[in-house]
Amino acid sequence: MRVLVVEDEVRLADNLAAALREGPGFAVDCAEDGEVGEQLARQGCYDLIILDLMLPKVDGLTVLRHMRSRDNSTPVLILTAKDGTASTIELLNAGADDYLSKPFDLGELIARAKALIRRGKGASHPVFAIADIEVNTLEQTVRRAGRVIDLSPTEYRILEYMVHRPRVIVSKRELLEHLYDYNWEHHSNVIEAHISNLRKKLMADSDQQPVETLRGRGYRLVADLEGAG
Amino acid sequence: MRVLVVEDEVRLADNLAAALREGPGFAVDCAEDGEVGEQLARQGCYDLIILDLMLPKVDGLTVLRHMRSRDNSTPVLILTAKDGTASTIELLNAGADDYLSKPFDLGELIARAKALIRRGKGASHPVFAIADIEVNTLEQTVRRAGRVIDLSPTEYRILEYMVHRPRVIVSKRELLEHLYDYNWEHHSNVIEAHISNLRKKLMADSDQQPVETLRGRGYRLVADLEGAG
DNA sequence: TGGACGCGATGCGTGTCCTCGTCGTCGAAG
DNA sequence: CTTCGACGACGAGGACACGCATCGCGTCCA
Repeated sequence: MRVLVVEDEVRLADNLAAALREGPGFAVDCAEDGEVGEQLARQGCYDLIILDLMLPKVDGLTVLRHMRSRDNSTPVLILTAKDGTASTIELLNAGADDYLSKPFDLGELIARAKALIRRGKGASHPVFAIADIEVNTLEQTVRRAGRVIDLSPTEYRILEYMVHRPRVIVSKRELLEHLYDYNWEHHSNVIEAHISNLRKKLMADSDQQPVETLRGRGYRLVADLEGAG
Repeated sequence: MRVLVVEDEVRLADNLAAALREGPGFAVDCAEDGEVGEQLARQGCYDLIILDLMLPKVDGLTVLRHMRSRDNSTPVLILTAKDGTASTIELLNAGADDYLSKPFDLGELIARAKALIRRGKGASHPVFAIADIEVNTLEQTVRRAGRVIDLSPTEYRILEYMVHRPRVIVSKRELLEHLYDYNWEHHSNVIEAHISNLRKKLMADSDQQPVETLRGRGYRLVADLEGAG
């Protein structure tokens, strides 16, 4: 999952970014003012935007309104100052999905971030099940036919992303965009390699391969596995 | 857990209810005035009541007093307006368990709500047990397989925090956040060091390590230890 | 004044990830 | 149907970052 943090207090932004990378394993980009934030947001490759209200150049509320007027429906979590000049109602009317006033609990933020991403993808439950595969996004565990499967962080992130988009073909490009932040320059077969490893682990004691390749288009999780193989 | 929200600002009540459902996964009922609130509260099926002071028909303080006079000991968290007409002392005397003045931090509310519920569940639940580890938060003692384990304050706090979040990956940052008031810039392996010591003590006369490392993500208490190691 | 505790630094071991190279396979065109 | 080109799979290896154990020092309290 890829997250944009728009926050001018560098210190806070860095901590936040680090926490989001470390815990849930998101790819995080940062913007220090509303202008840059808006530009980045416009790319539409984010699964969540965390937006401070008090920003240089363009304030958060304006950024949010602009986004919504351009039909950008990326979930937005607002960070408000303690003395909250903007009312809750104003925020929600502007199209905010959630808000948190500073100082906030990082764990709380992460929980909400995950919830918003889930909601944004049209899911409400933190446990996803496709065929006999079960992904628990709270525990970050994966089970196949009940057995726990141990995945590396990257493998897990790939699977988690795909599980959010059932029945949809996910291109390598899309995976790259959502798994890595914009500092990423290398172009290679990273995804293929990880998919390969992921497949191996998912096949450990099953006989059906749930990750389907669609040549030139991408990958897809197959929802309907044959009962008897 | 079932929570009653008595609040006449519908918008706020809805947000609150949504947050309580989404985050900690509570079942939430709402009442828009003191009268309905009191009726619902009387059913006694709630683990927590969140009560606004300024209410139509019957004000919050009265509702609270009525409840307590009927020996309803459900934990009550009071929401006070910023200009606070009611004093803290008055609230607590009336039997409030906690209070929060508007506008409040939703995360803060949730944290307090959880704490109240824990406390309300009361005397029976200050003891957490995961696998063969038992943490008594009242006595601040830790037992493993019945044997008391002597931990330093920091070690205890780490374990206590983790025990509150079973099966979930707790990142080092999260631990830092909760053990200290603020994060520091410089790289420090405090947590790693304490975890190391904690592990040693937990392993004193067992052979299973309950603290699991998830590289790059954090630590986790394993709930399922192998019976025979 | 001594001991316990917590913090910071260092060296080592290891898991994870990326890259490269080769082989296999799919698809389109003749 | 055959052939050719491009894409993808997958194994091996190296670089790197991460986590762990340990030690010494400062501090606080008994």
